[in-house]
Amino acid sequence: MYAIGKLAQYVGVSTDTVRYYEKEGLLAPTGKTEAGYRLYDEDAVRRLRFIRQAQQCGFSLGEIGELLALKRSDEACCKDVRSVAIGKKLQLEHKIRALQLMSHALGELIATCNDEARPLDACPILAALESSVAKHAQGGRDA
Amino acid sequence: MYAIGKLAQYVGVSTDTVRYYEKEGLLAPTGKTEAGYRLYDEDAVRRLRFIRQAQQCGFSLGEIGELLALKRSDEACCKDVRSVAIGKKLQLEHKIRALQLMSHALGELIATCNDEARPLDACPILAALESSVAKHAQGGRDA
DNA sequence: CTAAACCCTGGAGTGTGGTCCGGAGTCAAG
DNA sequence: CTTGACTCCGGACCACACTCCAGGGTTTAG
Repeated sequence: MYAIGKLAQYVGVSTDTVRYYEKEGLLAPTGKTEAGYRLYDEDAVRRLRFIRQAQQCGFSLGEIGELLALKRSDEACCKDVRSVAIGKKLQLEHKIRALQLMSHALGELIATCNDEARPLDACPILAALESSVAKHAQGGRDA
Repeated sequence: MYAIGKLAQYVGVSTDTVRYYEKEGLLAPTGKTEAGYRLYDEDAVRRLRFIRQAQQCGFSLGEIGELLALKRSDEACCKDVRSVAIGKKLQLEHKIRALQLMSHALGELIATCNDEARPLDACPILAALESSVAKHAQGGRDA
């Protein structure tokens, strides 16, 4: 059984973060000492690692909570986890496309601006941003 | 000269948003009536449109402020605008790569999970998230 | 003259994922 | 016994881009 500091150090997060996850219902301590110190076992270590890994895969803490709930549920099966993962992948791909559109729009703007010494009044980038270029990027504001 | 409501309606934002941009130093009204009503001209319309377009290209309001400052500056030239745009494009590409890594990691997880009827204890996705798959996604947490 | 529609200000609240802080209790070593 | 490291709790604060609200004043149409 580790105290919170050891757990945090072990996984590479701060103790504040661990307590924050607890507050969010993601990671309850295994037990407590008489003095009220949180105690964690190996299971908690794995759980905390799970949370961090899932974050790396783009899941929000809320989504991770759902995943964790699925894990605890008896009715859920692998298929459910799989479909959450697939949904998340689609979301990521959507976001990627939106960013690619932005990047592309910016690329076009940059390409039109070939004369670097041109004064600002004639800057095609600024001009384009004032009217309505970047039509591609419509609706590209997050998911 | 339009009142704030007309300006907002014209560009498709809320009056609150216009006032917010003003507070952030992005868009000052052209004048005010005696009663203190904000008044805007065509220039303000273009400026507001600029702000929205730049947002569509992935610029934050802070960055848009810099762009606008550049626009007002006498020393700046087109080259400066261009280099801001290029910097932003690089940022976007960086973010895109990070998301692609997440998506790819998730894709691998999904691929390993081919038996949909498998019980949860044996779910390879959950198992992977507990240990250390998704190595690709290291450092992929935003820019 | 009145009611609707518009405008003003200042401040609080939203969501996300934490970080930082103060004041106090606890624990181990010397 | 003291010191230092650790822990507790509750609450404030960060960025970001708004959004909503209360409680007023103004303008305009009927």
